[in-house]
Amino acid sequence: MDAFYVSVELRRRPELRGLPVIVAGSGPRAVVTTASYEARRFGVGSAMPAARARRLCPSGVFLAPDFTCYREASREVMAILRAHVQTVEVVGLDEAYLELTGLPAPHATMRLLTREIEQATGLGCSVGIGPSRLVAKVASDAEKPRGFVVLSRGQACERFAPAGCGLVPGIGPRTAERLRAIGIHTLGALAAAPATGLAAHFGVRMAAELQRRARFEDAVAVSEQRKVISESREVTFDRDISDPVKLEQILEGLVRRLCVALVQQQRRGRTIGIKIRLDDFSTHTRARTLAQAVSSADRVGAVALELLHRFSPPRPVRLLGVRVAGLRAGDGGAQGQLTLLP
DNA sequence: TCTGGGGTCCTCTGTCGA
DNA sequence: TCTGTCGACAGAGGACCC
Repeated sequence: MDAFYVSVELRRRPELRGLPVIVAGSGPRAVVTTASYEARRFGVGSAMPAARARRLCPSGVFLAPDFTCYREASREVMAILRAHVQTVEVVGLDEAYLELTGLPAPHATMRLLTREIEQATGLGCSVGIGPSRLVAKVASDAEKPRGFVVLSRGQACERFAPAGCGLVPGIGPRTAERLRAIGIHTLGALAAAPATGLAAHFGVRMAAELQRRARFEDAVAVSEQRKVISESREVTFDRDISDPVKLEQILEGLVRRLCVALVQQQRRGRTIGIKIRLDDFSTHTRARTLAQAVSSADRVGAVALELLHRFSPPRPVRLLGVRVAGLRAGDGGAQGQLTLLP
């Protein structure tokens, strides 16, 4: 979907169409979730601190995120996809891979789908069609908004050879920087680099994976259902917190929120973890695996608090989180009962 | 002036039992 | 009985994605 959250907001606030609209949190440490294409012309982009976005685009209309509304819009769109295509792999609220193999007229089907989505929901999207998820993904991003790009693997290699390595999913800012440091600036250069030299810097496995991506080689099938293996709740404070009692109270609140969700879904997990980001932005995790899967707030909370005590933050804390991993469906029995901390 | 929330996956390291 | 090897698993950190 093109600028999805902003587009959903514009459905109910059409008077904002054509303006630089930015969906972002309101706190001092909020970041931009989505920016309209008008706002992007000011240099505003996703994950940018909202304060910086305000400086770059003082005339921008800032809206608070409404995820309940975005989830509903996402459901509408995904339902349309499923009505036309059997295998749909949903990735987040605004993206999906469709398996088109076997369809008599895949291009026409996708043209029809985009029209139907637009007519039914008022939301625009971009389509990339290719022999793999990797080609399709990069193709769909290539001509946003309202793009429709069809590429073979060879065409993708040729078209994106001059592009930076970070264009391809799986090569993020860190890896792109490391590549630049050894003189590899483009996907073409990465694809053509000697494997041994690359392996010396990245290890054999990672080097091979980087080159596979640069050559747009991808054999991963479109899968209908992604299995959730962990669930977490975390919060960044407006101001760093040093008071251990205050941190405990916040952790208990996070545990309650997480466990309410787990119990509702009748899921339990064996591994309980906490996440702490200190004022120097260093991030630390501590985890413990139990003999039995749990979901109740008293069991999860006891472990989480113990982990927090043991870590004993040496500096002020800016983020605190709790996570339950190794999830599996529960039986809704005694452990599934909701128990709240006092 | 800094840098969200909720996830997945990979690598490295240490431990433990076969 | 001792030693070395290997795989499984856990824990920690980090990169990446939407």
